[in-house]
Amino acid sequence: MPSSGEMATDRKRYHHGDLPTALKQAAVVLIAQHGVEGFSLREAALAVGVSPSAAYRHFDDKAALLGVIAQDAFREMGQRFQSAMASVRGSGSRAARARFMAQGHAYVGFALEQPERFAVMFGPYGAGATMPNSAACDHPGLDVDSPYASLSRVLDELLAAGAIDSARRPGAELLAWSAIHGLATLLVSQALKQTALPVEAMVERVGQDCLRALKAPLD
Amino acid sequence: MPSSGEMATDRKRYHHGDLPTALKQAAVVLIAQHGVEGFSLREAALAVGVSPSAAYRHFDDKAALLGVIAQDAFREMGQRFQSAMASVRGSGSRAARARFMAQGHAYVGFALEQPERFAVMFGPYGAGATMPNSAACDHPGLDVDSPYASLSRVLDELLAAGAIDSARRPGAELLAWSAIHGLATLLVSQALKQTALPVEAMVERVGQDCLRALKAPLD
DNA sequence: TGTACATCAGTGAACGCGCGTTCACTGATGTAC
DNA sequence: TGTACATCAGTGAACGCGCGTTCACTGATGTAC
Repeated sequence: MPSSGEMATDRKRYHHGDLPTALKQAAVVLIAQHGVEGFSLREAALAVGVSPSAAYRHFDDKAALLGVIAQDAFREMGQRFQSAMASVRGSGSRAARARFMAQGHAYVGFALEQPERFAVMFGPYGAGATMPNSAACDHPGLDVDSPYASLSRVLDELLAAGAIDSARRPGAELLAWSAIHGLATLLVSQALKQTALPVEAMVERVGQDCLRALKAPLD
Repeated sequence: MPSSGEMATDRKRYHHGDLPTALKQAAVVLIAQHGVEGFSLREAALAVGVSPSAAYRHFDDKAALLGVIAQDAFREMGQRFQSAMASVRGSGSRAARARFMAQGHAYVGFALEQPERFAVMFGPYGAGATMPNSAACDHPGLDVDSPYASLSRVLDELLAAGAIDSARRPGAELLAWSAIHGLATLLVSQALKQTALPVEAMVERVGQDCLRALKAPLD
């Protein structure tokens, strides 16, 4: 009995319910399969069970969809950072260092679990192009929920706890972000084979090295 | 007078002379214009003035061309590393540190001067996929001309000169490569705006921080 | 030095394909009275 | 509670396009004798 529209969820209806979200999810899956290069709006629409033109009710074009995916990924990264930090209780040098490391693990973890979204974040549709609050080092009105803001906060905490040198605090984000981002991208691109060392050990090593560099007083 | 084939260079001939090289060069230009995603074999062939099918005499398919471009880029990066090192004379701690920094500047310089080739190196057709001598940390028969080998050499030199701690030497490549690669990719993707600080200053900072981390004795 | 022939490196037409996007349309939904 | 109508969110056909790749072909080159 295919008549009457009683089922409000999942069932095919003329009005989809939340097409934008469905399209984004389908896009992520497809990008995981064929890469960002091979991704097409049509395929995403097909996967959702909707005609290709329906997507244009919700997104200006293909680039807009990818831009939104990048934004979502940044938002989720920010959330992961915050819960990573929240997972370490206490204060003081030891706790601050643990929180810093937790961020590093969250960053690399996200990149390896969802390489496709991570790629979009920093691809042509991501950071430079679409990010409203790009993490420029000197951006004043930076979103407080961004990963970059979380990083800044933990560095402040490290400074307050005496875990890093005060002369090194300004611009300390540069080293930390570069090092952990580099590790993440090298792992994702498989330039660094994971066989050499467990990923966690790599993050641990790089993170601790950053802390060490920031602790040493200026020459 | 379009007859007779006297001109041996540049002139259009039935046999091109060095089509593979010409195709690679055209590809790099086109990738710079439309990105790796937008690159097509046909367009490259057209740019060179040859029919699309001619490319298949020299490359198995599109992926093979991109793979060779990645290999070439790795080779050039290796050469840049070597001349960067050669440009610093003398020995001892000061010289070793300068050579290390010269590598960092060479790496970021290459990435920013030729972002398209840099992207191909670490893209889907690059490192993981096609690299014959990928820079895996534990790869024994690593090409001595690779950038990774140069990095290892300068780290050995730093150790010999007492500029880094002997306990930190094993795996020191991980920090150095991650940090400088991260800086390079963040700059290329424009996630780090260059306006904040001159690029050279960023490289200087990150490089010196790496040295500092590797110099400090284990806790 | 000249000719026969194998091989190399091109041509150009054609294949089937999926793409992004547009357009006029229509079914479903919600609001005003 | 019921009807008229505006608006929203889809449909589906069509557009023009450039793509990777194949195929039978032919012009140019070099080698053996």
